[in-house]
Amino acid sequence: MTLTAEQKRQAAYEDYNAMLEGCPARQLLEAISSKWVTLILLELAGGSRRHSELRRQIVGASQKMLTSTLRALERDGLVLRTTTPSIPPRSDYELTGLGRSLLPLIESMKAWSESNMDAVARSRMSHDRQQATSAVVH
Amino acid sequence: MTLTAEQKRQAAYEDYNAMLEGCPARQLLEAISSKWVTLILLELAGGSRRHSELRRQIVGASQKMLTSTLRALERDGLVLRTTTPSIPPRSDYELTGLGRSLLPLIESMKAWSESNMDAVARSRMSHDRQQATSAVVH
DNA sequence: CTGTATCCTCTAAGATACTG
DNA sequence: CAGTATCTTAGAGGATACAG
Repeated sequence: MTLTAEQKRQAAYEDYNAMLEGCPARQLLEAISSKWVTLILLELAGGSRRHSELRRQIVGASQKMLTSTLRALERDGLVLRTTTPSIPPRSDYELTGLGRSLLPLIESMKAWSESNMDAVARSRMSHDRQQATSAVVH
Repeated sequence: MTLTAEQKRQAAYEDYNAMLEGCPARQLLEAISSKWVTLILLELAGGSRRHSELRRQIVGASQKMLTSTLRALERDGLVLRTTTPSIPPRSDYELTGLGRSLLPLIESMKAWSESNMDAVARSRMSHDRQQATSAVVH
């Protein structure tokens, strides 16, 4: 039997997805690209924080997102959670060694961004202007 | 008039979103965390590539994703696209200086991942095992 | 205070078919 | 070969209410 190129691509797709999911760099990217992780990590860089403190500092986060993001970070071993079952209850979050080892990376991303996002923004603007100029009726 | 804490949070939310969107590190993260960008960037690190070559190398990508990702990279000034309107048509893609300046960052993410994803994977497994053990009927 | 459980919306991205 | 257009779907993330 003969497969078309498109069929071959589709046949390879699931294997490839498995490979992608196994790819460590891919996993890291997925781990840190959630909307709030870097903000939480940077906040925890300053030391242990309670749930409510994080809530106050990271203004736009809904409680749901805060909790689920923290859970994910805990699961990945980047953040340690300590609960005290008092009344009212209390939870403290802090970076693990693994979590702290990620901070330099986040810092360099921040640095690259601050140096280059102007250029990116300019590129976007001129590109969008081109598009507008050359826009055509269908 | 008095606002509840929840109302205040919601009031702050849009402003905060605007701030987040203005945050350069956030923008970078969004730019590179699309499923295929790093793969494309790494492939182009080896030099100029045609559309079909990228297609062959980056096995799982649908044509649609490849095209739209490349368009986004072009818009951001990270990739340069050169089209030759011959028959059959031809498009070549290559990194710009800006795009190349991002490669070290991608490399360090790759390096961190390769050093630490084992620890993350172990943490996940033990965490998930805990969960399973302490699972309770509602 | 910390955390779940539900519901609901919106969009990223895949499948498919088509044009120059 | 390169690219566009349309349809569909799975899941991320938000709103809200409730519980220990």
